[in-house]
Amino acid sequence: MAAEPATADAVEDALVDDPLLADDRITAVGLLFEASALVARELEHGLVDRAGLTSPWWEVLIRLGRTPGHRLRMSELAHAMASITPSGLTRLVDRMEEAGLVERQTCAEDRRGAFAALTPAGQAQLLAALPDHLADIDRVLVGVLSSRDLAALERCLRLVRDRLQAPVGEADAGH
Amino acid sequence: MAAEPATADAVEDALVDDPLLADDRITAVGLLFEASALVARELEHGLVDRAGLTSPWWEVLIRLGRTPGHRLRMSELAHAMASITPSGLTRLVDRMEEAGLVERQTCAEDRRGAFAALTPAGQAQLLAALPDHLADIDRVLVGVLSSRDLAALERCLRLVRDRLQAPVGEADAGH
DNA sequence: AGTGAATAGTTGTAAGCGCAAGTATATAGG
DNA sequence: CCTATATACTTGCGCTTACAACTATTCACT
Repeated sequence: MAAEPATADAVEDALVDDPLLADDRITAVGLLFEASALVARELEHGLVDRAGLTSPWWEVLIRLGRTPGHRLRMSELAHAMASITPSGLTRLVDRMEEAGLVERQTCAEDRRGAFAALTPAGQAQLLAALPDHLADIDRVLVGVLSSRDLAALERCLRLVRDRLQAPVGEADAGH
Repeated sequence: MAAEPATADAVEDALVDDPLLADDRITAVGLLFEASALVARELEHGLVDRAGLTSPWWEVLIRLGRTPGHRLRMSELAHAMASITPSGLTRLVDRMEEAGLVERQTCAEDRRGAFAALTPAGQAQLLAALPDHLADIDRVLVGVLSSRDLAALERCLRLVRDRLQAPVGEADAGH
């Protein structure tokens, strides 16, 4: 590849005229990412300031809190959290365990596995931070839309998620 | 706060019954984050595998490519990119400059400032990666929805974004 | 039972990011 | 003109993350 920057004027014009750069699809993903990032930033600031909890910590607390028994296999938790890998989850649970919010429990049926379980302290943190967090969600997302719009948004997002989240054991042309 | 983990059974029941944990608002943000993260992961893998470009690199290329003149002030770029801070942008542009995809240009009107500008190599990378990327967007987002649903989704996301993105110089109760 | 492949989870290593503090320039007020 | 404050960007530092390689256990097949 030629590495020398030459006069760029000719190329610039070609670029501006390229119809692909104006494609609506770019706008569509851009909107999804921007809205998500802005909401995430807003909510995280609230959680950090009021409860000292970052987004990943909060997501672990919420997912365990909403699960009967308040515990999940590490692999289930890792799969459910789209924004982290198994490796990242190991250290995340390390830190949360050190902070006393969750604990690891051995799995009797599969001795390779481990559960992450909410501790009483973790449950207390979760319940303490929840009301203000819900109010924030209202302020930045739910309250911005009519209930009809919100329902439509959720339906669309669910379609997208389900397309990408559950490609396990599904139809796969060949075999 | 008592730090000793006791038998957690009593607390667990209280938690399960807490109506706040079942609140629909949690589901709503959860869907937004999951859909966004899954789409982001999918698109990033495509970009990395085919073009060696990570998401932040791609976003810089796209934003510069879609700007007349193919350059933006560092501060404008940082503000537009919801998922990075000015500090992060400095190093991101450092690396992209080292890779030859962008270059810094001094700003005549404000000598504190700097432009980030696309190089010919950056423009070439952008155009080379674009067709496959658009196809990926189709596969994971646009093609999943009817055109009516897509329009509704975009409208909702725009409402959310505009609420959070432009709180500059707007109404602010007191003064 | 016994061997090979798959799965659950963890760890070494390196890269990327944000916060807070620093430097340089611009702007406002006396 | 001169000082004080604000803005644009960068840098020191520590934390978090992903990728790839590793260990332990289970499953499939003979």
